[in-house]
Amino acid sequence: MTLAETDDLAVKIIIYEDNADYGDALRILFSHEKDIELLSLFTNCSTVKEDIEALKPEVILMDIDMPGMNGIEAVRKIRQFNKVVDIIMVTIFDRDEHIFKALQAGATGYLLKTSSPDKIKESIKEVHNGGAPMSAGIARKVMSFFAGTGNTSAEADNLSIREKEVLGLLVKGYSYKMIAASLHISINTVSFHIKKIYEKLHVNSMSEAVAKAIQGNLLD
Amino acid sequence: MTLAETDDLAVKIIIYEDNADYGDALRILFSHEKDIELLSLFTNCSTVKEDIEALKPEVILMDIDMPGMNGIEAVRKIRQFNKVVDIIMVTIFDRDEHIFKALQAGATGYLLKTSSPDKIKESIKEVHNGGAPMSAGIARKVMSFFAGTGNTSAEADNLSIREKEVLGLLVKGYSYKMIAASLHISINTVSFHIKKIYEKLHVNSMSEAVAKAIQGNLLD
DNA sequence: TGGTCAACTACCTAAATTGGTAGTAGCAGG
DNA sequence: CCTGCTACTACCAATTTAGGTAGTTGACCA
Repeated sequence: MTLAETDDLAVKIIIYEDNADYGDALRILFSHEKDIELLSLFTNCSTVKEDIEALKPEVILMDIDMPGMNGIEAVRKIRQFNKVVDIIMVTIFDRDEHIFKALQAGATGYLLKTSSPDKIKESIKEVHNGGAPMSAGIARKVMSFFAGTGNTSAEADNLSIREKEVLGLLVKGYSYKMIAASLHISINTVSFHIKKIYEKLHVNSMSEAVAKAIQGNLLD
Repeated sequence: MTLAETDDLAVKIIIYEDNADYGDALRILFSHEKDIELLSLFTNCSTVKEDIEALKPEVILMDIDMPGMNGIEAVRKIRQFNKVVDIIMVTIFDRDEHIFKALQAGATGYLLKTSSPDKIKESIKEVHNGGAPMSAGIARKVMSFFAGTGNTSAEADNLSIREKEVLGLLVKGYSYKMIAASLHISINTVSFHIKKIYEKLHVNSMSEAVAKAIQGNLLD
């Protein structure tokens, strides 16, 4: 009974990993771990949908660099039919491009293959517990992404209340006429506000102003 | 000599925390930790610049909810003159708004006050080691931010090569005339391409198209 | 091989945007 | 109390954009 009980409590995982050596290492690692049950290990992603629907894993370890469908595409595909299974990316690269694409695709965690066996086991439990395990350097990159996202230009500060209001409507695709109606002012007045906005943002067309407003987080 | 040596190796930190009880708890926590040296604990942020320049801490624990200048504003102020010191936010709230504002301001980590003493000590070492410690739920929120950032609309896929090219120039603020010159085609042709783009994106003005292109990550 | 379709090219007119000009109200400093 | 400054309102002429129409080319398929 004790065995059955631990099986019930164990986190059920599957692995996608084309490298035989690393795959074997993981297999051995989890064979000694009563809290984690490795349901299956696949060397390619051609049957992800069938695999997941048949085995119903709670956590997936996904290698990024695989022949055929790579790990990021696989995540994208999985998310089309399953939003809840936790997916931890495992890779030898910490290239920014990979990281952000994987996260955008819907990955829940991101580990480097240099991670210790303990870190991997701990990460599986952590992700299953509502966390988002990341290797230290990865986490730092993710955080750095946010720094600088905010409005630093100080250009927004110079915009008056009314101007910010108008800019907000421009970004929403309103025309002069629609803005005039929305704010109960003449279209000529709208024109003037927009002119001042262009001056302050150093642009001279609606599209430039909109691009700058969005990219520079000029609105709240 | 042993004592001096550990002092050299210890991570030097300062704390901003207005709650006396929690502050005392931290003070006691670190007094028993040889790897961490608490240089000072402040109950408000009015003198952050002076504090940091005088004490030269390696890590700062910053409470978010403080009277006067709050923790997020304090981080923003610190980053104006110091880009390297690691700052870990500590708060009782896990409100999304706080999290993202703190990260944008330049925080390096984000812990909840419910974190165990061990987690706090570990986090200080982790951040000092190039990581970005976060409470589990926080990390998950940060990750979730990215999911959905990517282009899911599939609208971009329908754009032809030429149309993406034109849209890219629109986003850069080019006028029809400039695009025509840039692509060596007639302005009428540019007009046609843009018309098709509007159709495919379901918009009917330049600003809407630009907004959608940027917000929906339609370009690479 | 003829038909269909998507992509790219181009012109034209009506409507919208840009940039110049100007008046009024409110507020801070001398 | 007046001056200067900023925000907000408004009009008009010149330019630009939006939407309608159409010809050419190349790819795919029956």
